Amino acid sequence: MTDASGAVTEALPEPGSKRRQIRPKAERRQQLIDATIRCIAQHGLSAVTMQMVTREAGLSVGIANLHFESKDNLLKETLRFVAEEYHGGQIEIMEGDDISDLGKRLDALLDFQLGRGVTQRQKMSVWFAYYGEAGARPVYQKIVSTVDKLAAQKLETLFTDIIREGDYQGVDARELATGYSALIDGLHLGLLVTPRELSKRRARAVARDFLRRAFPQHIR
Amino acid sequence: MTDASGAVTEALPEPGSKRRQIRPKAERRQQLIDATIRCIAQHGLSAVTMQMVTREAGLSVGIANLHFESKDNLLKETLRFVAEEYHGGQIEIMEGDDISDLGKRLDALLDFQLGRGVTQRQKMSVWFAYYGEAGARPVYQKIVSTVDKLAAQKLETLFTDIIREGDYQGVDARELATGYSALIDGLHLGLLVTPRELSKRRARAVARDFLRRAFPQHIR
DNA sequence: ACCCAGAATGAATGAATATTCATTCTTGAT
DNA sequence: ATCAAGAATGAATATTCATTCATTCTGGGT
Repeated sequence: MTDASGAVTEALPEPGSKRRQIRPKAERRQQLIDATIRCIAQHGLSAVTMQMVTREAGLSVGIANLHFESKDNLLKETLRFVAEEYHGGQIEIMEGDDISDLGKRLDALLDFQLGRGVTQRQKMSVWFAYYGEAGARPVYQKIVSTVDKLAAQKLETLFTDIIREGDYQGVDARELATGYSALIDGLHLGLLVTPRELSKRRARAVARDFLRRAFPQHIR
Repeated sequence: MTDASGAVTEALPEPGSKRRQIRPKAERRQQLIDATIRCIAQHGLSAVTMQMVTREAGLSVGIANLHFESKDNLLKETLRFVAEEYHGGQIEIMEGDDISDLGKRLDALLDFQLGRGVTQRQKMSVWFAYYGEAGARPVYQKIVSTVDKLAAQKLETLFTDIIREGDYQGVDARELATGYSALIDGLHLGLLVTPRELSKRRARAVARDFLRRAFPQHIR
């Protein structure tokens, strides 16, 4: 860790050398969130402990309660981070004007949703771990639904534009957007739970098929 | 509980009357599984305790370890029950020959998947609670993927029949089946996490739309 | 060179929880 | 009536875990 930036470790005699490092709060917070994501992915949300997370982060147990007030809060902030990363990425693609061709923009969106970054097992695990608890925890519901709503609106706008441009008949942007979002969620689920039956490649083909059937002039 | 079948309680003096009831093993198991489902739905998988479950079932703590060997096992069996109930219902519709009209059969399937029984919050919560842990627990993955695989095959067969009957061109049954399953899963997720944005009514419309676009002659 | 704000540590604490098992109770058979 | 098989109980146990806090350490400012 500190080796790359150099000039920190004096001799590092043992791998378990305990040179205490002081870093700004924001950095530690992110470090802990990252460790939490890895722990959830590897052990499942219900098995995550503070000891586990702090060990994974290479820090002491006390620090988690220093930077987050409680375990509950750490988990909440971790969800917020993952949710915002995912939806933020989508929204950036949808409202950025760097891609003027609408078909290309759709493709970029699909790339993001089923591409490397998002479909890492780690991120998907976290995503669904929280969905699983959402039914019982209004806080989680709120975090997810807040970002979700915004992304849904942007998607609907994009679809509306595409429908106008292609002059597609008998298609409702709102309904289609709901369907597409659900499809992507379902494919993520499939990738997580039955990776044997559903490859990433096939997931993309399925999603593309959905879009092609709706917007034949724009997709391939 | 026992009041309906009558002749069990002698006088039931207090609501907390402790008449010890002896019942066959299978019945107690189901009773505990049902209680577990309610607890998961209400408190989330990670908050479920044995005390909670046995209290919900109106039984003592020791009994859970008598009929299931451990908490782990109880949870596993609960998942198996929910998974089999869901997939069993689907398969019954798909392979039963009581509906000869294929369009009608599709409708019946959709009714089951997004109708009263399955989309009870309780069942959905349980469903996704386990999905959330599946990434970290091979046992759960196996249970789900086993029943999943069978249902997927039946669906593909049904789609193949429909494609042949309607002489639809350029449609791949396998890909479409994957997409439809994912769509249904995604809609369930939406119903659970953002019930405000997605009504059951709209979920059904979206799913129906997907089918209509694929099989216009069979659906409406 | 010195200081100190606040970052970091980890042993200690207390609460929660799964599991055990000695004991009690119920029921159907004899 | 009596009995045995086994179903049910719940207090006790041992473990695990979140949280606390007295203490130690670090590095930038003076």
